[in-house]
Amino acid sequence: MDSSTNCASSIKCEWTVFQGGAGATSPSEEMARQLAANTASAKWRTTAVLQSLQLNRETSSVTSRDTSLASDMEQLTDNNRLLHQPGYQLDKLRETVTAPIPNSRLQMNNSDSTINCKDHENIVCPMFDTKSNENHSQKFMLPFKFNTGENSYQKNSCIQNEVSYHLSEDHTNKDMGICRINLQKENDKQMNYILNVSETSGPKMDSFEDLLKTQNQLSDHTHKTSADLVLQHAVVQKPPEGCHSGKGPEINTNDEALVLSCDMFSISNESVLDDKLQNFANQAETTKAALKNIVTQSASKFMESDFNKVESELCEKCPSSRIQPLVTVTFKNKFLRECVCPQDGGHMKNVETENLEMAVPEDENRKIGNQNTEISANFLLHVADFQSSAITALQKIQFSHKSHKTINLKTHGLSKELVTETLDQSQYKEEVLPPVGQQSSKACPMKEQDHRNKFLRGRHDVPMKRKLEVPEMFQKTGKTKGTLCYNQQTACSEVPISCSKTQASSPLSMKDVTADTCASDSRNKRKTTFQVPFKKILTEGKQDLEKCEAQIDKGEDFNIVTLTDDSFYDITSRVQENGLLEISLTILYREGFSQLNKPREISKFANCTPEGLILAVTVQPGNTDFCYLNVSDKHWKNNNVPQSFLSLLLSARCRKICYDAQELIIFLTDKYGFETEQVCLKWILLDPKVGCWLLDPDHPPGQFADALHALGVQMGKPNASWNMKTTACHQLQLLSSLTEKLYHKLTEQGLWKIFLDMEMKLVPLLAVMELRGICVGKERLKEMESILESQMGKLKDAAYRAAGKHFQLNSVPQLSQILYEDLKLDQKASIKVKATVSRGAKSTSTPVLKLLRPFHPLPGIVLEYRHLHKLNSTYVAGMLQHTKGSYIFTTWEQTAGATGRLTSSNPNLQSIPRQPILISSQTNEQRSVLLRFPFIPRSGHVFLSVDFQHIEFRIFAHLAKDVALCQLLHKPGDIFLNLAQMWLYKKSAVITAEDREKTKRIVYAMMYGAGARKLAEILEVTGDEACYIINSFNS
DNA sequence: GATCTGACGCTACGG
DNA sequence: TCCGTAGCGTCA
Repeated sequence: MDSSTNCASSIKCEWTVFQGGAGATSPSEEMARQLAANTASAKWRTTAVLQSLQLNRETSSVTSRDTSLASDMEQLTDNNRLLHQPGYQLDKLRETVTAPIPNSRLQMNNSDSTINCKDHENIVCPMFDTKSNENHSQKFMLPFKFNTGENSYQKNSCIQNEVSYHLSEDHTNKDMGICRINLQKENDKQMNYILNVSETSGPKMDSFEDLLKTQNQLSDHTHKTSADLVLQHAVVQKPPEGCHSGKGPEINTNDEALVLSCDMFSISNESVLDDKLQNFANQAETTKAALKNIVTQSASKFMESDFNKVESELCEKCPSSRIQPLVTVTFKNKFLRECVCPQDGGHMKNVETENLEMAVPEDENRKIGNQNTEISANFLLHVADFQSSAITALQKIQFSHKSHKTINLKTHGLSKELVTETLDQSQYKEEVLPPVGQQSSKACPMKEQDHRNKFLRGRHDVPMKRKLEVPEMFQKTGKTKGTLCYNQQTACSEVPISCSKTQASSPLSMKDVTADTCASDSRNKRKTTFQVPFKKILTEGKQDLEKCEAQIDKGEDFNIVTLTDDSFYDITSRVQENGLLEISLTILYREGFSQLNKPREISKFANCTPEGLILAVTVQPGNTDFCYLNVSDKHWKNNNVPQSFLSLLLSARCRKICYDAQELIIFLTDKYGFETEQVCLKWILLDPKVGCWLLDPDHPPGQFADALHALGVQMGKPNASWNMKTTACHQLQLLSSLTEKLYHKLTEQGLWKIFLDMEMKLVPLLAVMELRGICVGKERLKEMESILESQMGKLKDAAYRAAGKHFQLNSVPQLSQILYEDLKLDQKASIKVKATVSRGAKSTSTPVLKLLRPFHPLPGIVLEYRHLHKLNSTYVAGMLQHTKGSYIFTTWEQTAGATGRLTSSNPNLQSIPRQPILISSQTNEQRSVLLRFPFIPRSGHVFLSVDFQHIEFRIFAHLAKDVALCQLLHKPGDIFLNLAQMWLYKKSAVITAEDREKTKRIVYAMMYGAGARKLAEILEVTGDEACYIINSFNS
């Protein structure tokens, strides 16, 4: 690439300025608004982004860039080659997927603006004529860059293009830069072209397509090879009253802060910047430093070791997968909305007026991780998600395969054998690591329980208790009976109960089941293990089962010891002497039932009051103590006794069984204030509810009886004379049998390790997360509510005017009557409106209303009203209803999703819209409402968002062994962005979120065999176009 | 007539 | 033949 050294240099500064302040108005905003207004479909609103190339004649820096330049050029030509493969009739595809370009372009041109580029010449830029498929000279006229697309417009309600603000003096008073670029072949060297930038007097545009194409190519190149500088303004506001205020380091205290995206501040030293630009750069550096400070000091608790662990596990399971770690940083009450893929430069995009966000590249991420020790609950969830998603995706495919309904095996080159085989291979390979005695005490960060806000659900109003470690308690009472026995292999530092004795006395093969369940210090790759010695079902297990059932049939009573401050020591010492084999336990409710015979009509959310616990403590096979632990504080002289006792038992290394363990853990943790670290790491219970769900996710067991039924465990006949406690004891025996059977079933299906390593570890995490809740700013919600309601009121009036009468906007039948009987819009539009599924009425769904929109204003109004109404009722007003103080406590359900996903309900926190709502006021002022804004991290914490990148797609490609797809997935960057670039002829810089979303939807729809009709509906294109897209996808 | 409930339609989210 | 979560409002 010697030739490039002739060319001037690569020092270019490309900058983009967004003006913050939703309320701010400026001439440029006015212009942008007009542009937006002029775009009928609003698909191609223009975000005023202004760029200029700043060149200099110095060549000193060129050499250092040669390598990357060469690589870039190769990449570019490679891309072009791909684009021109037969089968990708991209022009057509682009037309179908993206909207036609509206008149907004002309508006831009009419701004009669010019950038004087007299100093700009000789930029090395590999250009490729996509029309002729050759390299040759071509003339282009273009504005250097502007982002188009509805989404970019929406995301940056701050719209402006104030050239005077940041261009050098020569370039002031120009609104939009249009310049002419001549591409000439330089000598005979292929792929090197000289880009001459010269003055132009009036913009001419052959077609927008040309413009876009050139712009894409140019911006792609400049983006990669130049030092990109993006300056972004965002307003930093004080936190609203009543909201929690973080104590992180201060950033700029001005109303405005200049923010740089982390990976975009590589201003070359060699560059010659005019003073103004230099000032910006200086400010940017300052801001960068401030941000970094925040990141390293107060933000992120991302542990490198955790990341590595997750990454390695993932790689093992799914070789084609990659993790893209992203950190979203929040400061000063800002919820930073969305992660940005840092791979291809990580434009700091989606900047909201009141929200800043930053994508931290992987390297940065790890640096951060080294300095911190805590992980937030959200992060733990994400880790759990990591672990489950690969398997989940596999399971989903497996389920789909089983049900013969979603995967077209033939089409996708999958055979049953392949799927099965891959699934088998995907099982965990057991990682046997030498056990160590000490657990890490830093692995779980949730040290402080927030008792102020804890469980404001009303039924567990218990004062915080001082936490006593078990040994301390023994000392206090002087009843340290027996020697605490540590087993080197299995000892746990805080819970001095050895299972060595049990293991030694057990006749079972210890190799039957081995699993990691307690804490693991991933930093040092140390793990401890404990063993779950279930018996072989054909031998002792079966006998036990028969014995158990016989016992129940006989109605044999149990000796239930009611635990008191004194009797507590008997059981404790017995446990110490004999070790523990198994504990099963259940909550007894004041309402007269336990977790095991809870009536079906009692929902999870019913307000049952726990009265006590029934525990079955087995120290030797066939030797079980039953005890009742009263949870009423009045029952205990020393309230630390039940707490310590439970801590001892539940942290013990033995089988711990509970049906619906999440409920138990939530109750106990809330009631006794156990350390969340202890709970998360040591309270690994076996929950047959989850196990049964794992075996048959389509039919998760509701009640305990369902689980018994599902696994064919006989319930026996209930004895009318039994009281609640006796019944519970019998059922605990059943529970033990059920768990044993479950173990064998899960093992048969290769699911045991998933059950133990993944699902059971998740249980306490979810419990703790439920307890902690998430902080919300109620004032923010209320403010949003009033904005939305006011806007909905306007839309309502508009709808009445359009319809000519009052009606209920939310009523489908009423709307249907007006649309189809009064206005006869279906006839006007000459379409056959599809009927609703059950009632056969004419549909008023979004696709239909969009079809009708050109013929009458009402459908459009209804669409907008519905949108706002949905958002307000569910995410604003609905969310307000769920607030308890400043917190929202959702419910995490592990066994609800047939695909393995977690679900969140009351409220569902997994469906908070990501995109902001744009609301135009009477004064034509655009306001942006971000529904994720009200969520605020706790003091000293940040929201950390980590996610697999399109895991399902990768697994799909992996299973299908699709070479082209795998190659595409190995390319850096976001796969959907890459695909969008290919299909839409755009470069990543101009791919809007909408483009990406559409691409994603095509991909997933295609994967599951969507037909042309469905696709046409999704993409709002004609059937023929949809057919075309399908063909191009398959090719 | 008031109130409750389940079915339905629709729309957010995720993959 | 994309799937599958949750939630809201209407209607019978």
